[in-house]
Amino acid sequence: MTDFSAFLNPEQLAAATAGDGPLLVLAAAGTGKTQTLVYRVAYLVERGLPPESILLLTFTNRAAREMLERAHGVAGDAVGAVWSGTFHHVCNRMLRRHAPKLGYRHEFVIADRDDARKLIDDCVKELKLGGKDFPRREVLNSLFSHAANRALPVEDILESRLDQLKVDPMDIVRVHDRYEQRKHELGIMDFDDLLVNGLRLIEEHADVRERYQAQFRHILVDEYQDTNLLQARLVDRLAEREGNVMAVGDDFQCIYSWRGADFRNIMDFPRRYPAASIVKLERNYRSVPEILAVANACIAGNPEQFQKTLRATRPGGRKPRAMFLRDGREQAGAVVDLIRRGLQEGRALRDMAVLYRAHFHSIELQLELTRAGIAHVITSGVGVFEQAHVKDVLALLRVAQDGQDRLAFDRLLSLLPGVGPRSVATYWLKLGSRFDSRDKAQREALAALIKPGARETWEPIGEALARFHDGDEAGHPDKLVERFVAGFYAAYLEKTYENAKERLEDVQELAVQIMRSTSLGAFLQEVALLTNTDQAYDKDPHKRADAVRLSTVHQAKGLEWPVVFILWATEGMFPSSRSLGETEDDAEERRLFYVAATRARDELNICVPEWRQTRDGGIFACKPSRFVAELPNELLRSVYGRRY
DNA sequence: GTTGGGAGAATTTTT
DNA sequence: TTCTCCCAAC
Repeated sequence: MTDFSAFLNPEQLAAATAGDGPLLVLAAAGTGKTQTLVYRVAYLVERGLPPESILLLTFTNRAAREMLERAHGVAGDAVGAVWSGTFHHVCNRMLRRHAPKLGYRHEFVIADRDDARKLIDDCVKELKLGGKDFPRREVLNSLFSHAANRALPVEDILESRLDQLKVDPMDIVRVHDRYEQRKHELGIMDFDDLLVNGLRLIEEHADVRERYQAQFRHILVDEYQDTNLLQARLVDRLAEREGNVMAVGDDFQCIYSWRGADFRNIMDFPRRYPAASIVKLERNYRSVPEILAVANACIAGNPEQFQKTLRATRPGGRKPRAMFLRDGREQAGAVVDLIRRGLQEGRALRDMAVLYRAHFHSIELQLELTRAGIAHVITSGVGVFEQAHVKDVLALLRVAQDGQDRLAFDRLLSLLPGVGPRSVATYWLKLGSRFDSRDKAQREALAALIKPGARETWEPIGEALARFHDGDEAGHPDKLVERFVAGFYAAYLEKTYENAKERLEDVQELAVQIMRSTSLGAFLQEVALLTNTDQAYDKDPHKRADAVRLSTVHQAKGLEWPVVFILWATEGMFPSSRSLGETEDDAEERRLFYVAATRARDELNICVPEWRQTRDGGIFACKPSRFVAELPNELLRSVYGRRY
C-alpha cells in the first residue's frame, strides 16, 4: 500500500482517500488538482476496486493519458483498464457498442466541423435559401451547436438573437430540421450528437443505463466547471445508483460558456448532491506570490463565485512586468529579446510560453521568431486531422474499410479531375447507394462509371484498393496509402498546393500513426476526436522537445511554464470585443485572463502595445486592457518601450 | 458539370 | 492580406 500522506497535503489527502459518497473538490489554479486525481485513482485501485469500474472524465484526451500514466506509476498495471477520456470520447465508446438502439450502425461516421458545415451548406441550397442576408454556415453551425449543448430547441436560441438576424427564423429552423434529417440518412453524428445521443442512450434505454450504472462505481470528473448541461446530466444519471461522484474544478476557471459550459453546474453541486462533502484546495505550489497577487486582484471583482484565495507556498520572487510597447512589431521584438535573455539565464526554450486570446494575435511574433531562429511550436487552430490532405487520405482509408461511408466516398472521388458533386452522386446511386471496395464486381462497376477523362487517374487508386483486399498486401493500410500516394496523390498535391512536400510528410506520418494503433477500424473510429492539443500526433518530436510554446489561453488550460508572456493585453483584443459584444459582462474574459496569469511559475510578462495595424493597412490606438489598468500599481513593474 | 478567375468580405475561444 | 463566393468559360 502506498503511503499517500507522503505525497499529499492534508486537504489533497482528504480528497484522494475520501470514502464513498459525492465529493466536490474546489481546486484553485496550481493547487495540485491533477496530483489529487492521480492519487485518487491509485487509491481506489489499491483498495481493490476493479479498474473498469472507475470512470475518469477529463477535458482533453491528453489530460486523461497523463493522469493514467502517473497513476500507473503509483498503483501499477491495473490502472490501464480504467475508463477515461473526454466526454465525447466516452460517449463515442458507449455509442459504438449500442448505436443500433438509436437507429445507427456500429460504424457510424463522425462528422468533424468541416463536414458539418458542408452538410449545412447543402441543406441551405436544397431548401433554396441562402443569399446575402442569410446567415453563413459557421453561424448556423454555432446556433445549432448552442441549442444542442443546452438541450434547447433552435427556436429558443434564435429568440435571443432575433435582432441580429435579418431573415425569417423559421427558415433557419427548416435548415436545422433538414440537417438533422440528412445526418440521420447518412448515418453520421457531429460532435454535439455524440453528447446528445450518449445521454439519450442512457436516459431512454433502461438496460444500457443499468449496465453502466452498475459498472461505474466511481466517477471522477476533472474541470467540472466547464461541463455543460448534457455532460452534467450524463454524470448525474450514471452516478444515480452508486452515488460516488468526485467533481473537481474551479469556478474561477470556467472559460467555455460560449460552448454551453455552465459554471452553475459546479455552484449547484452541493444542492444536487446534498450529501456531498466539500474540500477546498487553496495552497498554490506553482507560482511566486507576486504572480498570485495579480491573479487574485484580477478575479476578485467577479460576482457569484465560490470565494477562494490563492495562498502562496513559494518564497517571494519578481513582480510581473507590464510592458508598454509601441505596436505589434515592437511587442514581437521585445518577446524575442526576453526569450534570449531567458536563455542566457539558463532557461530552456521549453520553459517559456506565449499566450494570447486569439490565434491571429501571434502572427507577428511567429515571423519574428522564425527570423531570429528560435524554435517554437504552435498549437494551431486547425487540428492535424482537420487538414485537407490528411482528410483526403483518411477518406481513402474509410472507403477501404467501410462500404457505406458516403462522406468518404464523396471526398475521395471528388479528387479526380473533372469529377464534382453531381457526378459523384450519380456514381453512388448507380452502385446501389454503397461502394464495397472488398467486392471485385463493385470495384469494376465503379471503374466503368467514372467518366473517361478521369478513368486513367482512378486506375492506380482502384488498383491500390484491390491489393488492399486481395493478395499479399491485404490488410496493410500503410501499403494502401503508399500505393495511393505513389500512383496518384503525390502528383495531386504537387499540382494543388504550394507546400506539397510538407503535406506529403504529414501523409506519410499518418501511415506510421495508423500502424501504431490496434487496428485500422479502431483508428478511424477515434480519429475525429483526436485534436492537436492531445499531441497524439507529433509532427516533429525533435523540435517539439525544446521549443517555445505559442498557444491560445484556452489551449493552455491545465499547463504551466516558468516564464509566460501574454500578448495584446489591450481593450478589444483581451478582453475580446467580439466576446463582450454589447453586454457589459466581462466575467468570462476576466476568468480567461486569470487562467493565463496563473500558468506562470516564476515570471509573468504582460504586453500592452499602443497601436494596432489592421490587415488593410489601417492603424488605430489601443487602450490598455482593463485587466491591467485596474490593477494596483504596486503589483506590477511597469516598463516603457524596449527598456525592460 | 466543373473549374478558374475576379471581386468582395472579414478577422474568438474548441470537442 | 487572405479566404470565400459567385459567375462565366470550358
